[in-house]
Amino acid sequence: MEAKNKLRMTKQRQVILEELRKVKTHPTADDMYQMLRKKMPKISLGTVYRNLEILSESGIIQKLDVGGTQKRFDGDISIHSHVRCVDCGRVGDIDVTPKYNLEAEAQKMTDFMIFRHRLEFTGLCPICQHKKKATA
Amino acid sequence: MEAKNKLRMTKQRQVILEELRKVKTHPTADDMYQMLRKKMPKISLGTVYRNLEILSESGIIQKLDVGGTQKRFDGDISIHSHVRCVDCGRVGDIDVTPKYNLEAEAQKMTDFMIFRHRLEFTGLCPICQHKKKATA
DNA sequence: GTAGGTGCAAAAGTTTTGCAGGCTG
DNA sequence: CAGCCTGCAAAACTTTTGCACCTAC
Repeated sequence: MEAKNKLRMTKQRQVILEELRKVKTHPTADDMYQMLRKKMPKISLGTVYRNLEILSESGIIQKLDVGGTQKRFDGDISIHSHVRCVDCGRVGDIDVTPKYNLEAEAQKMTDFMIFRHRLEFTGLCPICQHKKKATA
Repeated sequence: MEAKNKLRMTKQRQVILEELRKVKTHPTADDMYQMLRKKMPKISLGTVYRNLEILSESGIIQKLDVGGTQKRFDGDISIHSHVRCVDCGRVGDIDVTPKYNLEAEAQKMTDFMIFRHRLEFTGLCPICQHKKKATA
């Protein structure tokens, strides 16, 4: 009666996972849906949502809460941070990891039991930097 | 033709700001609506949303993207981090600030132009720790 | 007086879910 | 062949918006 890893590998789930691992754009569920329809026209948005949820709950992929109105997903589950472009919402990876134990630090300051941290940056992506310069 | 600080201080806006500054619970827009209705029964949810948006854009309050399905708001705009309870969604404050310049560190790793960072923790709030212990 | 704000309600956008049939293990 | 999964569509939820009236400055 524990979390059962009964993950059945359906065609859909496989394609979703493959596609997510292939891209580095941190797509939203709908982005994924649009991408996937090209190779599997009958896939449904509901299935995409369901699988992204299940896969992230199983720790196979990562669900991101990086601001904006939609959740995003990341096929790379290594420890890394993200930057979000304040203009266009594009999300990039950043390989900074704090050089000391932030959790321990935080634990001293609260009566919550700290599990982990999440570090995110906001900025301007190369493309929007360009646009800004052109407009200025 | 710049951002014009034409903030008119209506009764509603005043009450919203007051109430948000009074609580330390990082309420959602709907939480606020429920709280506010007690002292201003005719206030509308739309007004609450509109004002929280305007106030946070003006930098008077803070909009939080701390996970979960709804945005939360914080009347405290000092630099601080948040913890979110993975069980109940409750959000607490944490006064850790990294001891070196994370933005500079991150800037080396990306072609985004970095503006700022956001550090968030996940954990278990005191109440849910208790519940867990009781159930175990 | 006027521009910005409000309440109300409808609309828009995102995510979840019920159901009947289908496919994996 | 049992039970998980899918497609479809409806529903649920969160947030935004149009409009006519109102009010702070």
